Amino acid sequence: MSAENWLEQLHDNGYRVTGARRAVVDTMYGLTRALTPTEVHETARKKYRALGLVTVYRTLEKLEELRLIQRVHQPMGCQAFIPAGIGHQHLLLCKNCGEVVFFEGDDLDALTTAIAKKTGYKIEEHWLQLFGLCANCRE
Amino acid sequence: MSAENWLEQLHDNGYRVTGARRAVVDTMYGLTRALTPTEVHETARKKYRALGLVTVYRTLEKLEELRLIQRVHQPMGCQAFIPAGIGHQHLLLCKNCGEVVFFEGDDLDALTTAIAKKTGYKIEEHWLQLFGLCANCRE
DNA sequence: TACTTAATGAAAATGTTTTTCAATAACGAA
DNA sequence: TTCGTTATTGAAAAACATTTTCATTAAGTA
Ligand SMILES: [Mn+2]
Ligand SMILES: [Mn+2]
Ligand SMILES: [Zn+2]
Ligand SMILES: [Zn+2]
Repeated sequence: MSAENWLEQLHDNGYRVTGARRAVVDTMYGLTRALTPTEVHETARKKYRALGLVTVYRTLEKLEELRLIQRVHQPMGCQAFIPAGIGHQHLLLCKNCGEVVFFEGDDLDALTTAIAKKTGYKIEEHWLQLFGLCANCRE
Repeated sequence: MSAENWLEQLHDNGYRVTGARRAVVDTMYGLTRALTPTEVHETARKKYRALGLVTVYRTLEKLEELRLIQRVHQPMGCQAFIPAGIGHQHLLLCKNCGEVVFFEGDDLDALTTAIAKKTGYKIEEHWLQLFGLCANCRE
């Protein structure tokens, strides 16, 4: 997996590989901290000066559609994106520096079964997110 | 607990009880489905015609500050509000009709301990949200 | 190389939230 | 009850965020 592979995936899905898209992909690939569209624009413009914010929105949209990136929900806002986890994973975020770590292995079956029985709902999905301080930030 | 009690809490915290705030409180109190500021405005205006959207924003801000309402995060957007749960609770949402149910009793201690050890994070909070279909909406 | 057309950036449009401000009304003090 | 202070209000403007429009450009293919 590499930034080049993301571009291939764009290409394989009928999208053209342009300078603008390269800059956005290079910016997003490998990120461990979520960036908003504006932040992506600021960063990617260092690599491709003419880049328009509109193109950032359009490219993020396509990367999300291909499940290469995903939106991150936080108390402060829900517009930021990071590279997507593979399969069913959840996020752990550092409240101080914003670093994002994926984890898996949660087992919520017992819980969802119990809640389903109690409420009469058919439970289909869950969102689980942990917040804390990373090793660096917990002084 | 009643809408009147919410108004008392506003008053007890130094805020004045006005017609506009009554309309917003009456709209929010007892809701089982999250409403956006615009939806609150539309609904509350039936009770208080002159109500401005700005006042809705300002009142929701205060109700959130007093922890009488809380923001609901959903795939489609994160601007809607419902009456807040009491203490540590989580949400179960119907994907079809939007009905919201609180639940508690999740025990994530084993999980958070394991993740903390693995990642080196000090975990302080968690968000857990379930999505599904309510008894009415599952055909 | 040439052609087709997806992709682009600028500008305008749309939508949402915040700020400003003069008028109003809540409410404690008298 | 009346009065005075001042928090609250709605309208309008401003600030932001996102989407649409459109003429121009350039990616990919033949
Ligand atoms: Mn899970
Ligand atoms: Mn919990
Ligand atoms: Zn950190
Ligand atoms: Zn339902």
